[in-house]
Amino acid sequence: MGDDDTDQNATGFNANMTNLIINYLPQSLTDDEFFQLFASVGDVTSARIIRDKKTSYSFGYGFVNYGNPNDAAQAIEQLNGQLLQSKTIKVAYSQPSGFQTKNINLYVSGLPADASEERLQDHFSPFGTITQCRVIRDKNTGLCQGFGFVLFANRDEAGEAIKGLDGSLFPGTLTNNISVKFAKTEQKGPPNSYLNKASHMPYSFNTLGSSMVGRGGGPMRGHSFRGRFSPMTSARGTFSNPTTAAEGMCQNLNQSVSGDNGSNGTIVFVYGIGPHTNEDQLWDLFKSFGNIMRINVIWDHNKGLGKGYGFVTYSTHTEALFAVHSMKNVSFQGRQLQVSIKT
DNA sequence: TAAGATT
Repeated sequence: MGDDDTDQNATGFNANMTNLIINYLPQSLTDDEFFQLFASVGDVTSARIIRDKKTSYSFGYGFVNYGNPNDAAQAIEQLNGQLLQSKTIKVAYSQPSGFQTKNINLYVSGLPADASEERLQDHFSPFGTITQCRVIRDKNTGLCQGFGFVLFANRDEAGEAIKGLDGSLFPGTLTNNISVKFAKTEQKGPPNSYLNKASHMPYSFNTLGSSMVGRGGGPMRGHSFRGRFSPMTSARGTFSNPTTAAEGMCQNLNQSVSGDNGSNGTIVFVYGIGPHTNEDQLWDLFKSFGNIMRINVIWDHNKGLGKGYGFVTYSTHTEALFAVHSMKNVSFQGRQLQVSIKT
């Protein structure tokens, strides 16, 4: 049924729901046959097979616009999957003409560990129509890793959101001043977008003005390694019970342990690890002080080297303090580590 | 030699 398509497109990808793209057209299909086929469903305002300008050779796809969204929905239901000569045609909603896919996707960092898509959306919605909101979470803990994405319907709204919200305080927090900028990498098309499926799309597609089309099959930038995340309880030396040891130390240091509710963890900033230390090594360095929830070595992806620092997130403030006091000024690979609670 | 992260 067309209900799925309707729902999918009701989220902002095709606001008027009257524009269709038809793929896998037979080479010999004439413009008139194309028009008649779709006119049999409803009132067609335009129908066009995309052809080579010089040779008129069909690229195998076309557009149909209806005056009424119900007709468009009906066309999808009736004609998608239709056998036409030797081809099974695909009928789906298209992006609106002039649909912008550049500079609509925002990268938001500085989010708290308990950030949610809903809070993110609430914060950004005054600036326009939000197509998609994502909070990136650690797959083990489910906690926000401190960043997320907000996909706007158009670039003007996205630009206004940057102006209005970069540096703003994330609601519900006292100290999370978020950073808002355009995402580095393009948001891929929506799920089931024809862009993901069409096998013989032209190299450019002026009616879309879309950067998603060109080089769609190009190589993805390789991800650098990701830190392991295995619940380890290993102990080094005499610290067979890190939590107890940490609490003992905290008492000695007259530090409060009242923050240990186990909810968000405490982040330790580690400087001086040099350009070659990876997350596994950082883990090994810091594993004996408590339960590590997350490890991150900051990487210069252009140089292929570490920036010399990283972050270790412990379950509790106590463990973090224990790590700080244990590792500060420790020498590692010829450098003196500088370790502190992240500010 | 100092505070990130890019679905």
